[in-house]
Amino acid sequence: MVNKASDKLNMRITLQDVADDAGVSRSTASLVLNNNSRISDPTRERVLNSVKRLGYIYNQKAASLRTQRSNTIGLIITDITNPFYAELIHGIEVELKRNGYIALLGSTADLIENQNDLLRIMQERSVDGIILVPAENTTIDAIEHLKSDVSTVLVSRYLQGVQVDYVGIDNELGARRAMEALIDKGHERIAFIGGAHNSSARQDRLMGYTSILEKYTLPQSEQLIMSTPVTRSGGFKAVQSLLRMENPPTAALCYNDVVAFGVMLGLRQAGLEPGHDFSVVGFDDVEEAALWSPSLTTIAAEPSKMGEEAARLLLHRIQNPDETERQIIMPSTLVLRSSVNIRRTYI
Amino acid sequence: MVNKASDKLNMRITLQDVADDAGVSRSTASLVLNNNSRISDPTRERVLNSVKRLGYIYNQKAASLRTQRSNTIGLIITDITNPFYAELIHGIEVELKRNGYIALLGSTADLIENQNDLLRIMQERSVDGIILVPAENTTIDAIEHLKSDVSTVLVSRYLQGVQVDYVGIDNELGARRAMEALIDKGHERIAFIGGAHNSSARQDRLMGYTSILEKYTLPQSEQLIMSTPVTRSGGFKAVQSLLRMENPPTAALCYNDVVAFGVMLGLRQAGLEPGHDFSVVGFDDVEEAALWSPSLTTIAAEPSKMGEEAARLLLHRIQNPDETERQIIMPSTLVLRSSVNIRRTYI
DNA sequence: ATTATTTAGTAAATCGGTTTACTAAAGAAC
DNA sequence: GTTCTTTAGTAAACCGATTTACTAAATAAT
Repeated sequence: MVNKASDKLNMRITLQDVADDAGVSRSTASLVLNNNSRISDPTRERVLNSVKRLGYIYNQKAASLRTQRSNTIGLIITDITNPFYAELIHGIEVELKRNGYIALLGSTADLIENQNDLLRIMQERSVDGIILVPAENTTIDAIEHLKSDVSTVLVSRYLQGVQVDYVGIDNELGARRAMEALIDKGHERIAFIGGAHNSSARQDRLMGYTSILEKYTLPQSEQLIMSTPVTRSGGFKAVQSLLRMENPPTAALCYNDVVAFGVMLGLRQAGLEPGHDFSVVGFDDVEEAALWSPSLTTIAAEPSKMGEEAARLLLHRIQNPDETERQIIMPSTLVLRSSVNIRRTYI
Repeated sequence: MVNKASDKLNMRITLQDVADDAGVSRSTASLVLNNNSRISDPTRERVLNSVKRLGYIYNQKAASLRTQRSNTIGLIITDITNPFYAELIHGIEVELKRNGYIALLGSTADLIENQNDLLRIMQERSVDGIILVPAENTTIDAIEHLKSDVSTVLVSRYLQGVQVDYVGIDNELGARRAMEALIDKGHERIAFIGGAHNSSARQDRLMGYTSILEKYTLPQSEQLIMSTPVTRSGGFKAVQSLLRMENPPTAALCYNDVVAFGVMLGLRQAGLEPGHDFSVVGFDDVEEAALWSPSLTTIAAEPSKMGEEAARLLLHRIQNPDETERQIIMPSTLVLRSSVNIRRTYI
């Protein structure tokens, strides 16, 4: 008597078993599964019956060894507990499912070593394509090299100087809109809080921030620009240190919603009421943003739609490897809620 | 000149190429990669050099066709945008990574058809094991059948009457603790809000709810027990309908945190202040729970730890197919925060 | 010096599908 | 009635690794 483990292995019904059962050759059985018109209806019927009767499970691995396609893609993000990415993944999944694909998932924690590991692991598993939110310090070379090996789509963060498919929003425009809203309410000392140093998303948002300050000749200062981990506690600590300045800001544009949530908590901890004493704007409009109290003013990125778009783009790329790369920039609209209000003096 | 697509395929370096380059047989090259001691150090060196020089990428698929192991597992949850699952996935990923595994991800939206599709897709890709949050209406038979094909661990929801590995919390005890806390503050009419009808987690929580009502001989009513989608808007609508009762409750035990967030929003929409006019308790203690205003009283499930535990259990099961199944019940502790307060009359 | 054992490496079968080139039989064309 | 097509199906090579059984050379044992 063999053990349970090998039971499981030995039990697996192969296409040969199906063919034998149906009284045809393995080739015929394979052609049936692939809906090849060369097989007559009665034979087809017989094979399909055997498939059902024996409980045959298709072996995608064996097939893809030959066909060089796995109907599996790799999905690499930085942090799944960030709701922006959770919603992004959801959108990607929906679109993949429509097309019979499924994703291998990995998070990098924004560390390049993890990203390299994941890229290797996924390529070893012959994914047909990769959707990547590039970790901080990802090099142009790395992306060039990657996309020469496997179809690749970047999401949310871009790398200047590479021709590669990309889906994102207009970060600079979004930031400008957010800033105009704050200035409209009378704010003049406005901080920029959060984000990993070298991400394109942050740089673009920062550029929008700066350009509006210049446009209105408002005070600029290195001290008003803070780089933090992209977490609630990152925002929490940053705003508290800002409040200790001699001449603190009255409003903040945050790198994203998660950081903004942290900022609002930090304000309250410091005895200030967000939206009343201090205005806050986020970025992304994750589901939760509308639900906070005060509800968060933010730039809507529609992460779920972005995901669908990215998946669509990748599947298209897999089908058409030779087309020129496309950059899809989705609109970044301001959603004005109660975390932004008329400036008051609180000191 | 071939096109780019076939370039990508033709370019892939095989172990044979490596062997040729190193002047050894394919078998030797393979043995080197698997750290077999039969190969001498100089030869090993030569092979590894060729691997690096040619940029060889191991073909896990070809290997696993032979070895019957893929170092890949399937991970099926109901909804990734629920932070409980996002944190659970994070924990799973961490533990998998430690052991050189990676996960195929799929969400069911709690629909059995989706679950069946995903299970098939994952088995076709020969995952070594599956971590499953069973969708509503999953049958005992389905699980029995599944675990006879592939190592399986259930998380968060259990199915009565199947011997299968499981990681979860003590839902009934947690619910009892939550109820005691509410009663301690003087609440007598307490609702139970949310959750899919047939999930074991809900039934156990409900049992704890009922048993405490009985213990204190407090009013029980079908109308106080509501089943909703596990979403914010599910909780939002449910509490509003409860408030329209002639004799509405003054507190609610919610199926989980996400539903509780919806309930708090619904209260505010109805002009009531959660924690002040109406007490709310959640379940899970997702990161966000501490950050709400009012902060949410909840039963801590430590989703990330649960994930690690589940992954550990699955990997153990894969190694030891014949051991008896284990059920890991993690402690469910009450985290008392400001959403629970002394009962007031608000009508 | 001869035999036994160990060491280092290889040839070939194998995993489970796909796909190309081929064939036998039936039908159409003349 | 012969030849030409078409139809329906099959044999066998192939994808890229692993692994077993084998061999030649080197070393140890007697």
